[in-house]
Amino acid sequence: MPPISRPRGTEDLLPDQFFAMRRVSEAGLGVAASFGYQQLDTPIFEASELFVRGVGDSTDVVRREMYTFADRSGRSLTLRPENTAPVLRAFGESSLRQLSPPVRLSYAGPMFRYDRPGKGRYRQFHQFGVEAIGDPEPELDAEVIAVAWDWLQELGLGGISLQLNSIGDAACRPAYREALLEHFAPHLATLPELDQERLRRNPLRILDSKEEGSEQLLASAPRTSDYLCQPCREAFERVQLALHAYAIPFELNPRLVRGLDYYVRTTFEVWHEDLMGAQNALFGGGRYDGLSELLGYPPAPGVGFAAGLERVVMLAPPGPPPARPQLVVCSAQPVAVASAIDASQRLRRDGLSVLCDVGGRSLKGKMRAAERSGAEAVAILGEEEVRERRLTLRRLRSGEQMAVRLEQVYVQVREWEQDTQFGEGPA
RNA sequence: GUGGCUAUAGCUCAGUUGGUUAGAGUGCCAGGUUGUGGCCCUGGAGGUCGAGGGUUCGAGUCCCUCUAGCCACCCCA
Repeated sequence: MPPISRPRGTEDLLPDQFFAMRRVSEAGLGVAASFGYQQLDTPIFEASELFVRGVGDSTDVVRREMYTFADRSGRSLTLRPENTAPVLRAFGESSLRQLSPPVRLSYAGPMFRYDRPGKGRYRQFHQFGVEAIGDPEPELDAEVIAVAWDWLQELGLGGISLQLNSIGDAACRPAYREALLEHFAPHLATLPELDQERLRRNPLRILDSKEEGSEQLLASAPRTSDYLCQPCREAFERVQLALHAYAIPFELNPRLVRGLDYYVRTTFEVWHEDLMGAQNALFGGGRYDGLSELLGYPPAPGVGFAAGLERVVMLAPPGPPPARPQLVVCSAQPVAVASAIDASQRLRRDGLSVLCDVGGRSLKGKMRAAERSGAEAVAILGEEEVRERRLTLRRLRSGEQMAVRLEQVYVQVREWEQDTQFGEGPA
């Protein structure tokens, strides 16, 4: 019988990876908190309709990437492919709506998309994101970007560029859409199959086409910036002014469009140079002023972003290693097992992290393991120590060793630890 | 969803035109000190060669199918 392995496109986060992932997401949530964003959590699955209406049924996400299933009562449910629609739904049906806008929210958790897996691309992946809801002010767009930017700075992630665009709103986008169609209409037959399909389904998407046959026409195509209505134009100006105030560099990218239907006005992505070939974004976001109504709730303009944690972890400089036990307690003979366990428990209550090794293997083997555990010290308990009510305490990095009573262990280990942290090295 | 590349020990990889019991480094366990790690020496465990089928006297090696990963496309985080 073949062994059961994990589903395609999923990942087991082994301790080191788990630690790295948690560090990155907690850094994000911490930065968000420093901007006044509060964390919330929404269900992993939602009514399928939430995404069909919120994300848009012409998008790839909804058309072919959703994990949709019927539960036992026949309701159609979907594993969330993104979290903006769920957060807005939660906002709409809760008391959050009563708070003074904007309501600043953050989240981190798993998302699901049935896509072909690859590097930095999973069927279950994790996003960290924020949403600022209830306020149309463009300065908020810049604030959201600043949260993301500061987070990446804190992680020390270089080689990134912020791509910024405005795709207009309900007032001006239809005209732009028409202009685009008109521009391509005479040459429709000569366009690559894929681009014809784009024009039919979602004309704006042709802007990020990489098909060779469309290069020329794209270069001369009308630009979003030339079709923005006055309010959109002014809003976009203010976003840029605010970004300058935050001292965040950006590139205007009139061909930046996004794959989810709910975006209006400001859209942005952050690209990393190592991902450019694949056009893979580290994170993306924008403004979604009409989304709340689409879901059946009162108007609630908003702006937010979502970042792929796996990608950030992959590209960020490695962080510190996971915490190690401070002390390893070893039994040297079977008669000392009970004493070793008892000593370990007492020391844990004192506040030390203690790895207790009372296994049957040799003391030599335990010492080797202790060394590799990264612990500061080892306490050995054998027949002799039990008789004399003492422990043999050995500092691993120096080899110094002493016989101490249990009450002295905590202070001694802490002292060595301080010395390791601050007293060593070229001061 | 389309095309291409890959799959050998826990990890990184050798394996010569198909030819005996499939190797190295590292990691793991043990011995070299009746109770002491790191360096060194020695030994050991660990692989149905991704899975299934086929060709052949004989397949890790050739062919097919499947699965998974990677790359490009698509798309997004």
